[in-house]
Amino acid sequence: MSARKLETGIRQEQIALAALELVAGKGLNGLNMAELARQVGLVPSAIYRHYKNKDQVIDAILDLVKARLLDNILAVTAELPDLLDQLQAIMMRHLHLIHQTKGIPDIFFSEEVFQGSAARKAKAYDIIRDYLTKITELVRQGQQTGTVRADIAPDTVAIMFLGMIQSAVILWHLSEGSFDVFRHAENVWKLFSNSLLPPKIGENGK
Amino acid sequence: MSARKLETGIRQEQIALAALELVAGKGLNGLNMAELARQVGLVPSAIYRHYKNKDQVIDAILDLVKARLLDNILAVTAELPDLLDQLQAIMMRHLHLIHQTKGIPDIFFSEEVFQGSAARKAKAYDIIRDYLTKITELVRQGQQTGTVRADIAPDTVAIMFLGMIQSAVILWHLSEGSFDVFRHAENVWKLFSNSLLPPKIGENGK
DNA sequence: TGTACATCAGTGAACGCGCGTTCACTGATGTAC
DNA sequence: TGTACATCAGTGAACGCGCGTTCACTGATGTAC
Repeated sequence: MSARKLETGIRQEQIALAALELVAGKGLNGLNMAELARQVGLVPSAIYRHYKNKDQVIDAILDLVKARLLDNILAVTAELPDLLDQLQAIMMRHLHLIHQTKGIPDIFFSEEVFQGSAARKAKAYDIIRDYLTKITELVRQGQQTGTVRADIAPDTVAIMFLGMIQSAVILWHLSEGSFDVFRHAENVWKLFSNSLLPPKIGENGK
Repeated sequence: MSARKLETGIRQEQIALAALELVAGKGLNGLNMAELARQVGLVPSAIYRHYKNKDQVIDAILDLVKARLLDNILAVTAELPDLLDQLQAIMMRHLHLIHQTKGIPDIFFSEEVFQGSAARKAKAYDIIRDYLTKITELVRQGQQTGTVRADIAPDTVAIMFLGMIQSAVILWHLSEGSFDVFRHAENVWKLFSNSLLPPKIGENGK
């Protein structure tokens, strides 16, 4: 019983998607070529028609994750004008994305990425930098329009923003879901957004 | 050539310390029993005189990490009275600790922990919760003495605090050290500590 | 003080499993003529 | 419109390596008598 022949572009996407699913909860150690092949309805060796080796499958997953994260930002900025609304919406979308695609933190904090080759780490770092650059740019615009106080470094704000999301995700992940990430998001957003507001007139800056 | 006999308590500590060193940069995948034994001057099978299996070695590393993180907090609170000074000192010590013991993020974001068994994840979660509980308590005290604004949830502040450190560590780790974590710490501290200050008199709370 | 004995850390060879990867093959598909 | 051929996705058996773990053993050490 042979699987239907499909062109390599389609198979590559199927394989990457299946891999991202499989990684959820089990990590990359739990992703083996046999199971991955079964998931797509192929035999293990068939994977090698579409990817040179497991490393390239991992890279493909990273590309997938990158696209999803950045799409979030694009969708939000196209939709909302105000910077604070944008950041809040990005955070919520980001959390929902991870809630629904648990493989994302798993792949990011997998050993092949987090402790992988220099090239692999550089790839992950690039994704984060891309993300941060976009957030930084938004903050800068917010400063120009006066929504955000002008005396803070936009890139620092971006990293803080990412950290706020990351810590929530990590707690949620390690707690097996018992940590209420959305309730926390609400609280932490107040704290964070408040720290961005320009000082009121009459208040002493320092 | 036989290694000198040492009692199991001493060997356990030697092995855990060596394991924490070995894990640095390579992750738990890079930690194998053969290399670990060599590091301590033993033969692979000798490890099993002191630990039942690799899992128990990993648990021992986690215990080591937990102790170091919590010692930081204790040392700081014994030394400084003001809450904001305390938090800043804890952050700096935390960063220095990780700078000098790179294995800490490696073990925390290793697959055996981050995607490990429920028990393993629970253990890691407990360490973080312990840490957060202590920070939360400090913040609460700061609110009582009026150093920190009273209208924010102390546990949210604690998670934000941890997130600030985590994101810096992650960037530093993925960038292979090129991200200037200490310069970032200075900037982000201003932003964070500012958000904790009580509103000035005459300022509108909301 | 000396001897027999129990204890237990250290040894080295071997096992066995998981898993990524290779390779010669098959056969469906679309194209050239 | 029909036939020969090249292409290439899919197959299944086998390989080989890394590595955690077991086991029967040795021999140093401290204690009991």
